[in-house]
Amino acid sequence: MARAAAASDAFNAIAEPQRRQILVLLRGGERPVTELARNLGMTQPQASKHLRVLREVGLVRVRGAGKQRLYDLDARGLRPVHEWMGGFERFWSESFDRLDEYVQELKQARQEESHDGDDQ
Amino acid sequence: MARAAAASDAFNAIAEPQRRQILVLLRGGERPVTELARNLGMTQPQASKHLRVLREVGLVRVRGAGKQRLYDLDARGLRPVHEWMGGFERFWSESFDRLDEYVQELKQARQEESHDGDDQ
DNA sequence: TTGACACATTCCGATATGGGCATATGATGC
DNA sequence: GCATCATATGCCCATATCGGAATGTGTCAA
Repeated sequence: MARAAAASDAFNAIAEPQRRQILVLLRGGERPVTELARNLGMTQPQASKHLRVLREVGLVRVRGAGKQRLYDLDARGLRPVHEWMGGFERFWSESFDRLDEYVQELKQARQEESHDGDDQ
Repeated sequence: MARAAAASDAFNAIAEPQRRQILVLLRGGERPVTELARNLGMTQPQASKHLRVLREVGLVRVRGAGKQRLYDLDARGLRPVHEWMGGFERFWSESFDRLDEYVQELKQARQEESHDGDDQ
């Protein structure tokens, strides 16, 4: 099998760049399929397929509006991801502190180089 | 192709449940491959493969320690995910408010039912 | 050097995915 | 009913992925 099962959870759903883009677009309100497809430069069937996945994992909802079907963001579907990420919050500051340290080290190293060596 | 390219970014890397578990374990500090494999009930080659993916997207770092190789979490790799998720923050409260409303409606509906109908 | 241990890589098979294209389904208006 | 527009599905192909088993590589000890 490729990937545990189907794109059966939010994590898999947002692993696809185009699906992420769809979700971003939907932050601006509900949109019909064709508009999404056009905005993202994909074909209509592709948009439909991605939307199907997003629907199955509960990230979007649909509403019929005449001939059109308006897709709407359902951010609750992102909760699992949000929560999982939450477990790493405490590492953000640490990591960035370490990154800062690194930058400092770099600066210092540069200075020392310019003392004996010169640039490279 | 299945999925844009390889599991070439953090989103893809964390789409795999086992890889997520590895990351969670690594929150407790660096660990050798075998221990990870044992803790997660997977074979050593599998652990190695997942760790390779995690390394390639910058989610873990390795350090040789004698015969062992200690893997360490690098939470900075989660930044793209964190930032992308951030774009949806404002929907959390909204969604949950809406969920609360829904719960309220349910309660009310139940009460009204118990007036004319009875339970159900 | 040889052996033991920890880990990485490779090859295989099964399966799922995304893209492209054709086509089916659905709703609307005439 | 019929034509049309909007969307959903089905099919095929190329490719990537995961799992399993075998094997390669690296390190340490004697």
